[in-house]
Amino acid sequence: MSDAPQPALPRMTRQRAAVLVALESSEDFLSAQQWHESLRDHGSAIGLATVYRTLQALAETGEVDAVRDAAGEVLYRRCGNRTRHHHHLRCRECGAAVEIEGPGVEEWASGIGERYGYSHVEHMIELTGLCRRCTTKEG
Amino acid sequence: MSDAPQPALPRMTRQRAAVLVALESSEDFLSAQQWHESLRDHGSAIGLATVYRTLQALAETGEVDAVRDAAGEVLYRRCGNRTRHHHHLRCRECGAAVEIEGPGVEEWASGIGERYGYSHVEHMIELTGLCRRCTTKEG
DNA sequence: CACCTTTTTGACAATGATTATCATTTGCTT
DNA sequence: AAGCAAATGATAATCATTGTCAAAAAGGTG
Repeated sequence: MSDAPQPALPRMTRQRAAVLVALESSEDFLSAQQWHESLRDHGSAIGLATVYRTLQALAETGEVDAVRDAAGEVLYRRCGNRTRHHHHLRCRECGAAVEIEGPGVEEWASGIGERYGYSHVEHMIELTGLCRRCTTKEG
Repeated sequence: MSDAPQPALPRMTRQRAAVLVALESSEDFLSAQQWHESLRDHGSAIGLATVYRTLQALAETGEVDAVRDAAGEVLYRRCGNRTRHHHHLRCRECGAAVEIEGPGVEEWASGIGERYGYSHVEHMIELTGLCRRCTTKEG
């Protein structure tokens, strides 16, 4: 019931701040390893484990969205819409993504649950494709 | 465009036959390792790698459906509907699942693609919950 | 500021599902 | 029956992710 902003990370550290900044700098879905590489490339000294932990913590508070790509790796990006449940249309090539809301889809999903006698139904919907830029490049 | 039944596995072996039989014996989504264990328990001598390869091959021909659970592991079960694209409502507890078709959902998904200029759009929709039996047991 | 307690960090080891190797075995075809 | 390509399986390798734990840093407090 609480929709007050999540307590965020208990302590703010140089590393966490760096991750937050990095997240603001890109609209793309990247893996923990890619974020780590990006941070290092930009001069931030930060351990891989810390990147993993920070992204996971942020995912739990809803500050970042986490999805899984076809290979099973988890990808993260800052969440632009913390107030409502939403999904993504993500580019398989470059990770660029847009957030989408599916009013009807939510209802459809929950309706299915009842129809088959399932409780505590959750749904996972992800759309992938090639963004305009990548469509042009690759054909 | 070909919707003739897929060529199946090139060569039928004792191991592949065993996997096929096992798949027919259960409605649940199980991991490759679980299928392997089940096969061993029922007296089939079969290597783990073979189970992995066979399930993957069957998934490519569409004979089995493959989904990923919350932990990222791949689960398989025989496909009951090879003719149409469909999704699943799966029990997080026991793996029991029902196939569902979402006429409107398919259209919704492809429509979103166009709206944002994405090409080659694919969608992945999975519903999970607790089946009637597990709801009763666990509360 | 100096101190104290708790959290965080990071280098490294460990985990675990999946995949690759490759010598041996087996299905099929002639 | 012979030959060959495909399949098998024991095992090693991969690789994203998680666990470990001593050292470092954050945020009160007086």
